[in-house]
Amino acid sequence: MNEVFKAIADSNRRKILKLLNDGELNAGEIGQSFELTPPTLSHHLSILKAADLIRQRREGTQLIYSLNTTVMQDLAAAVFDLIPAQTTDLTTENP
Amino acid sequence: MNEVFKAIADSNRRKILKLLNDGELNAGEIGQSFELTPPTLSHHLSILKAADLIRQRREGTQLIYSLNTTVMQDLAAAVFDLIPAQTTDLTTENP
DNA sequence: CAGATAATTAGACGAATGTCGAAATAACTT
DNA sequence: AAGTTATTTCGACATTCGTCTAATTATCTG
Repeated sequence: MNEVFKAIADSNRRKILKLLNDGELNAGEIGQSFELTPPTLSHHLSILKAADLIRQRREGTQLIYSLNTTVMQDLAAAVFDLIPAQTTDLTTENP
Repeated sequence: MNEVFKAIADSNRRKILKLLNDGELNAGEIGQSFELTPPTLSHHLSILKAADLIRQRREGTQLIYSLNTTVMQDLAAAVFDLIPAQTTDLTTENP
């Protein structure tokens, strides 16, 4: 889990996650939203991948990235764990 | 918000937040849960404070720390923002 | 005021991070 | 096989980070 928190500590990486919210994208498409060189983008993607926040698959010459929603949910749970119980009142029905 | 994500990237700092979940504590009390020198602890506290995740008040010779639940909730919201809508199904009634 | 206790600030240091340019890989196309 | 396109890996570099020891500040008490 520590790796996940480190991964989302960078705003570029959080932006990548948000982009993937709307569906999978290849590396080049992701890069169009940033002013970073391809190596830097690739580095960020590899950190997100190492944290298992995203998945990668190849399609011909391009690598296509998508969110790993399972780990995203684990992250949400871990964040809630940081917050006092009464405070976290998103579900209006807690016994 | 970036400062908040940086702040929770460190596991010692997340542990501090969890400790404060159960109520306010002074610096010394927090320190008892760690094997860190007082200066290091103080440093982590100052980062949490700069991110406005915790509040500090003095009582005599000791400094007492408590959670700032407002920012904790902002954090939770920001994390949800990273996650696809359907995935985040904690509240079973979303219009 | 002098001493004790609680905690911080200052300064140093190695490790980790974000970025880049250059070189390498992978897969397709001709 | 050679060229093109997509993306990564390598190596370098400045900056930030987490930690420590030493020194300082703040508050109380005899």
